[in-house]
Amino acid sequence: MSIASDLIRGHTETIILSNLLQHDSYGYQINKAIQQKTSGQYELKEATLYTAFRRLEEAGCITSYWGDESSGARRRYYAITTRGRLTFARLKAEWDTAKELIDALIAEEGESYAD
Amino acid sequence: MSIASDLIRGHTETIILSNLLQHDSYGYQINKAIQQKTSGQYELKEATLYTAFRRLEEAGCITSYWGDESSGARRRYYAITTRGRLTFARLKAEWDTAKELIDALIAEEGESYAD
DNA sequence: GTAGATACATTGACAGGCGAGGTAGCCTGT
DNA sequence: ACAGGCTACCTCGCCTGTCAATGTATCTAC
Repeated sequence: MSIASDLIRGHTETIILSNLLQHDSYGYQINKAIQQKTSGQYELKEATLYTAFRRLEEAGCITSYWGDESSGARRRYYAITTRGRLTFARLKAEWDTAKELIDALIAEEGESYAD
Repeated sequence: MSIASDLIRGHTETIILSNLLQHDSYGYQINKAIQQKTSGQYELKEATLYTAFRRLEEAGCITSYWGDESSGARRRYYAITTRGRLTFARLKAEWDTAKELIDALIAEEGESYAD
């Protein structure tokens, strides 16, 4: 893996919610989408993915239902709720804040020697 | 606290190393510097700070020595090692990568409907 | 003399990530 | 017929980093 999991920790739920904004989806597909979006640089581990689904459903951010596949493996689809959308907006805003804070905290000083 | 600790998780060591790049420092001062840099929006919890020092020292990224304060509380100073500087560079690069990945993963789609 | 700041340290609990393992149906090649 | 691989889901138990609580000691101010 090219990226440490502690750097992603706390973003798992945001990433999942993000993937459900446009349309319902299911675990396997969401993970494939993540791999595509990152050009294979990142993927969620299955255990991580499914425990996150549990948390999100418990929190009322998503609901789930079984797809009616006539063939192939069964799929549990997830749909984002209104609460989920609000949560996503909040998490995204927190991310923007965190990003700035961290950048400020690990910036190498001495770059502002004007004056 | 205005920012979830899971979002910072994994950055603690990077932040500490960053604070040692210019000059030696000690726990209390580093934490004050963090508060200043983030305008009070963030601070490390003491337990987190000191366990991070242990990890970093064990890993050979920093060394420590007692200051010779003639008055006031004793201070344990930390100095960054060469290995520490290399580690910092690596962590910073990882952060830049992670930042882009996460941005790509939680970006709201549908913004590119040109064509 | 006590309240608050400086400064360091440890313990035990908690939560999220994940390796390892399991279930089950479908498809392809031999 | 069946082995191997893909799709697709799920759970147990460990590991690691964070943190509340608690403790130590010194100095300053009232």
